[in-house]
Amino acid sequence: MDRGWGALALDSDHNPLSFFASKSFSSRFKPVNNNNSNMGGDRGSSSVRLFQLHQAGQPPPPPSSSSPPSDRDTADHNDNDGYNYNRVAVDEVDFFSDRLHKINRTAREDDHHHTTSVNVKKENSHDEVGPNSRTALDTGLHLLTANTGSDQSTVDDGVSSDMEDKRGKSELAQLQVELQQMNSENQKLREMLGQVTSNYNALQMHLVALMQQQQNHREQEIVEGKSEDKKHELMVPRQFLDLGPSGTAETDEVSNSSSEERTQSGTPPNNAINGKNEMVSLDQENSSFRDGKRINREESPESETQGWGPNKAQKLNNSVKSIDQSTEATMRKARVSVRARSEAPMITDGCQWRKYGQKMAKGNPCPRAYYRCTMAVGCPVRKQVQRCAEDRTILITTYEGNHNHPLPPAAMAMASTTTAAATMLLSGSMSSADGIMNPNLLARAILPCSSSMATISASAPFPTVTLDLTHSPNPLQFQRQPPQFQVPLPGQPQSFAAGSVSNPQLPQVFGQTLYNQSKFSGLQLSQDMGSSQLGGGHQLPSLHPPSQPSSLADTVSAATAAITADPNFTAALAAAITSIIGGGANPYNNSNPNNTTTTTSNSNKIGSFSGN
DNA sequence: CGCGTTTGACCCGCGC
DNA sequence: GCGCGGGTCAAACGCG
Repeated sequence: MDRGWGALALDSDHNPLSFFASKSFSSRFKPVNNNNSNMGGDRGSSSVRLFQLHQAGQPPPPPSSSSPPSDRDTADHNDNDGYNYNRVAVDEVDFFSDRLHKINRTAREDDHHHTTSVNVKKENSHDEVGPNSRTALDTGLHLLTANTGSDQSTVDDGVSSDMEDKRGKSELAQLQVELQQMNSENQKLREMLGQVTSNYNALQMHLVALMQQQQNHREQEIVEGKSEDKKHELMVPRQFLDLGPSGTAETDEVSNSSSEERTQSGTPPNNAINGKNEMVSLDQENSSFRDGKRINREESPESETQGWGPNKAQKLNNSVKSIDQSTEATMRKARVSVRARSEAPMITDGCQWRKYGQKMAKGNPCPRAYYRCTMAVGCPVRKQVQRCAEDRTILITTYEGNHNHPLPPAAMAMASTTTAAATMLLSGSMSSADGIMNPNLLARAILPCSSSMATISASAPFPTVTLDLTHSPNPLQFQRQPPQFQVPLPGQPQSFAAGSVSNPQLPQVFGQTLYNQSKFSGLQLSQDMGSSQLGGGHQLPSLHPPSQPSSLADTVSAATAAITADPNFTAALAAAITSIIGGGANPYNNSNPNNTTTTTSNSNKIGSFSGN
């Protein structure tokens, strides 16, 4: 199994969405609930919420004679944006729970006063008047203000308070009923969300499988059919890249098939006989795509010892040789560069790394460190870590390669991010007839939601996606541009290069993944500052107070919280759900082997959903 | 003693 | 062909 897609697929299990749908979904909103003191006596706001919940297609609450309808009417006009139903639902339940609590307390106090000394403490009369209205039920504070300065209560609190008490209790009962309804509705919503999530996961897996099949098919075509030169020209670069993943960058679909083949053939990837061979293998994998010369040099050992089928490797290498110089220059290893502010020498990404070199790079007084993934023997993934010359608080981590081993959940985020980014880049490049993309167009088209933090450079020595996490000092408070989560418009991909296959989907999928996981990696980064992990434990003391002690669940929860904290996310989620449920077309339309990136707008929707 | 880091040497591609 | 720069290797070193 290839790590690229595997990571993505698995990642979906840890998809923030899953957490959103499950535990963090409610936990995230607890703070909101706690804030209900702010909403305090804001009856209007609660009514608005209630209204929204019902707008979400839920049955209306039992009519409450005492609750002024004007609020709902007002709500109707004021705030029925129509998306935040899930949030509202959970919110609503929590909110009402809290209110119920207060009501119960008030009721108990009332009962107590009643049975013991109804007429004794007149100063308590204002409490007893409380249940008089729904407003009074809402908060005790409101009661105080309602009766402040009125001595009238001292006169007639006997009978009237009794009635008010009863009324209050009936209100209480009504609220309880409402709350129950809310709970059940909320439960339904959660179930629905969970179902959507699982459906999404299933779809994603299916999509991955289909892509792998296509890739395999494509490889076979290349190996078998040498007749079509023209076609070759177009496909070779693909293949070229396809090889990569096994050693090259996180090119998923491609990498997928190739590494999968290796796995299937039963030959461990490059883990050859000894360390030297292993190195050679690594070099093969990495350098195969860098230039023909290097490929030639390593060609023989590869065919001799490597798990790659000799035929395949040979033919693929032959194919590689046929690539134009220009194409070759462009089609190099994809890299994903992450810029983040960190005092730590290395960001924690969940993987284990071993430093194998350090160099002074030109133009930067800070040395560049080279790391190799050591989670599995022969894992080709490497990364370079270097501080930014202009701003040394910025740590630039460049990932390259594709893991050939299972990743710990903690590493999924970054792996998926890099995989997604590289795939996005490569697939985008591939979608162009000449294999050369306009980076700006690509960036805009692929990352409409994160163009401010992700850039793509296809003109660099290696195609590189840069995730800039430095714009927001606090990863939990990433800025978002309004249209970020919008479901891609059909016309959007037109900006791709001429003759390109407009594929809104992949970019969108990965763009979203990128976006969210960039966030996540940002969180990892801050976490890393507190918890020692890799890199020799040189991390500085945490600057982020009770920053999670490297608990994945905490990290994910934090990430989920960060993601879901944004109302736009909720809106996007609702839109995504709507689009998925509403859309009926085949989301797997990816049938053109030459255009791996071609998909339908339906898949696109799923894509945008996936990233969330 | 094992493991990870350090660091100088080496290899390679590229530009002149 | 030469020099430069990027990337990697591997012996030496340090630490637990």
